[in-house]
Amino acid sequence: MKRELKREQTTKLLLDTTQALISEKGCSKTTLSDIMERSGLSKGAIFHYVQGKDELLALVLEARLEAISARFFDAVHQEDTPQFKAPMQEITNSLSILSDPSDVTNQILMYLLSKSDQPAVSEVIQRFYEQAVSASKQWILAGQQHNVIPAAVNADKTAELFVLLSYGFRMRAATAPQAISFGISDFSELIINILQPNSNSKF
Amino acid sequence: MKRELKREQTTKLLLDTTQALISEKGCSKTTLSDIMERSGLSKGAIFHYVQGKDELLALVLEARLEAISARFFDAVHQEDTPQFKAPMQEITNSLSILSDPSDVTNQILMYLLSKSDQPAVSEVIQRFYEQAVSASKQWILAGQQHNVIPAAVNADKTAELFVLLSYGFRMRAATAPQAISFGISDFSELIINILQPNSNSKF
Amino acid sequence: MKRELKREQTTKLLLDTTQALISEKGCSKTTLSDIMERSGLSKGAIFHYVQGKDELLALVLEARLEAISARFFDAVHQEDTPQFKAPMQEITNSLSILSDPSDVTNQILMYLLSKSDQPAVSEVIQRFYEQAVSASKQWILAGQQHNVIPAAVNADKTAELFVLLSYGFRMRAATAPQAISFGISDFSELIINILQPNSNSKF
Amino acid sequence: MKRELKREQTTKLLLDTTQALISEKGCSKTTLSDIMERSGLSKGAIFHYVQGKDELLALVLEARLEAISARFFDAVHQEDTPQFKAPMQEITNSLSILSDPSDVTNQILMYLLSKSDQPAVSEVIQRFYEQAVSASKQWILAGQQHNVIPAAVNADKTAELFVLLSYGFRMRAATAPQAISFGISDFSELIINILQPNSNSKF
DNA sequence: ACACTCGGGACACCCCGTTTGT
DNA sequence: ACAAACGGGGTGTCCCGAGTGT
Repeated sequence: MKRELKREQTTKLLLDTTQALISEKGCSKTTLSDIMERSGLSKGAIFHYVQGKDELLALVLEARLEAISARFFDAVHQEDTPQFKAPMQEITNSLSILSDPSDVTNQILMYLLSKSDQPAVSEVIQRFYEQAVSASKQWILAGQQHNVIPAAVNADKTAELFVLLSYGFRMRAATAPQAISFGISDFSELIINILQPNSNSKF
Repeated sequence: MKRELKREQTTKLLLDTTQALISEKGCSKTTLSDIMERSGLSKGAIFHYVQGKDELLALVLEARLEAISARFFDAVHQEDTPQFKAPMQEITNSLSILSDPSDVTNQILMYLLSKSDQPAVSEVIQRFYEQAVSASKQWILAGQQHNVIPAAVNADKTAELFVLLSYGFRMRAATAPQAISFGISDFSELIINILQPNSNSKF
Repeated sequence: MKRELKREQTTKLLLDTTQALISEKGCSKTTLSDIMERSGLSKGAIFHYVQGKDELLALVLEARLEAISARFFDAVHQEDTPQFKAPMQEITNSLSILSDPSDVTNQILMYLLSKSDQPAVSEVIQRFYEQAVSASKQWILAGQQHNVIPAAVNADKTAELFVLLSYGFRMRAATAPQAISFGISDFSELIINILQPNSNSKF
Repeated sequence: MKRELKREQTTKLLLDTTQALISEKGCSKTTLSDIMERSGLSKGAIFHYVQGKDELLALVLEARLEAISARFFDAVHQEDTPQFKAPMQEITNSLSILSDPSDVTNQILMYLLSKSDQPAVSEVIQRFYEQAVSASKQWILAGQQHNVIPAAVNADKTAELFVLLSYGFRMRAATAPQAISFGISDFSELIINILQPNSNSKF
């Protein structure tokens, strides 16, 4: 009883501390010593829970993905009279995160990406990708069932297209280019354009 | 004369060695010691030419971008009776590189992305991005001038969309996911679909 | 009853696992984690039975010494019409173990020697040494009682000489030198030469 | 010019510091931090000169062996009217070191022995062994040339026998057993007994 | 100017042992 | 008896600057 509680608490403390530090200093600048100091845990304690820095960041990433997925799932399923606009709004909102360079998810993703030569890391990113695609697909399928999205739309390909584009946004966010012509709103428009072909395309 | 020749040679040796090592071991696994050993240069020599590992990788990246840009530019401009298909074919070919996880450009890009908090690095990636967008735009504009691409197409936005998607492909390549439904051919199709709206969309 | 049985079983499991791992990876490379993993015991369990890694290895060493001593004792005492040759043969056989670098006894002995500054460890090695000397002495005394070894031979000194030489063999085994001129057969000869002075010396 | 001087000085400082610390605290208790602190060198500096702790100790060992060998060689060769007794005296003196558990050579040897599973370490010990054998052999050969040692003595085997026994003494020293019957004087006697067969054997 | 050795310090990871729970 | 949480020290690797030589 007490065991698991303690474990959960410590894990949470660890992840939260890491998350906070990353948002302050970035991934590579955040050292284990920093985490030790702020969390009050010792090196041994940390390594008791995670295998290393990479796994720690991976855990944070997964926790965030889970949270996002949950919110997304809710947005899709919560309404009994489903429409297109409400979840779309939700998506547009969450899209803005994609362009935030200081977003922890983005930072960790970039950090892990640079270490994707290690199989363990590669696997984590892969899971992240697949889960994102899966969520997108679920959403499209739901739309098709409720006839707000045409059945002709290929759910698989479209879902993956969205995720690929979102990856592009995440990467661009890291570089913070000055002049942007294709922004979040354009992304939204593109989505709408593909999923609701009756509207006018700008492309 | 001799001095500059030597300098150029050494720089080339340095870049080539680095490139070779990266394609063998990946970016983070490639250490300065490795580069020292294989190139025969000392640490001091390396630091005389570049400011550090990051700048070294950035130089390799730029050298590669230059080569790619040149090829791309040639493909667009070399024909005096420009058509749509020939350069499109060239593009499709070069797109396949986007999905190659062992491609050095991809690896360096990922590596530098994780260090984009450093301004110098950020700048390099930014240049990379803008150059890619610029090249895409040039190509679209050329197509419009020769009436193979409708004038209604927004060159800026479309060019950036393409680059964003290519970024997505690069990222996905790093994770090597098993099941892919949106591949290179779909990318090509999407491009054609946008630039030549008379064809049928699958989306 | 059941308690002790369990305890014995677990102890045996622990020792066997350790022994197996040492013969595979060597002493210093064998970590407690390895032992935990292979034996299925937790750290707590292990520390419940032994005080630490050193004591664990010491126990393995003692178990092996006991087995060796028993065999030796048997070889000396089992025959009712004792002669010199038969036990000598047995000894020669067992001597070959001294030169086996992968022999677990050898490895543990070397490992513990490096930690002989700790009193507990020192004591174990000391017991090991004294037991070896004692066994040798027993054997010489038995030979003298049966008049196959001259009474003039100083049992104490000779026994210790043998053990010291056997230590030398053990140490040499660890280095695996290419060219050996003084081998096991020379050791045997030396023993015979000393204990049966009528034969010709090569030295 | 200045370069090499500095290098030599630093190396000497490193080796001396290490040696001093070992004689104070033993091998495993002496940490790199200790060496850093007392020598004033940083970790980077130390690792610039040696590959790791093992190599550092190996260097100390070799330096000591060299010193011993030189002294031994001198003792053998310095006299123009060579006799048996003078170098034998020298040997007897140096033998006493074999039984000193706090002798740095002994300690390092034991330490490295426990890590002889690593090839690099094994090689060092091997060199140590062979050099010792070689020195012994040189001495015997010199004795034979001057007719103070019978030509019938097998120089190779005898030399190795001496070294093996000295190894035994070194190992026994680490355990510090209370009752010793075969001591240094017995070792001397054995040597004399073998090399000068006219004297009386106690064995 | 150019080259390089020397040296510095931060970091990640591993590993043993103690303490606290069940 | 067994299991897990936790502490902290040790090693080796790495990137890079500072001083020196050519």
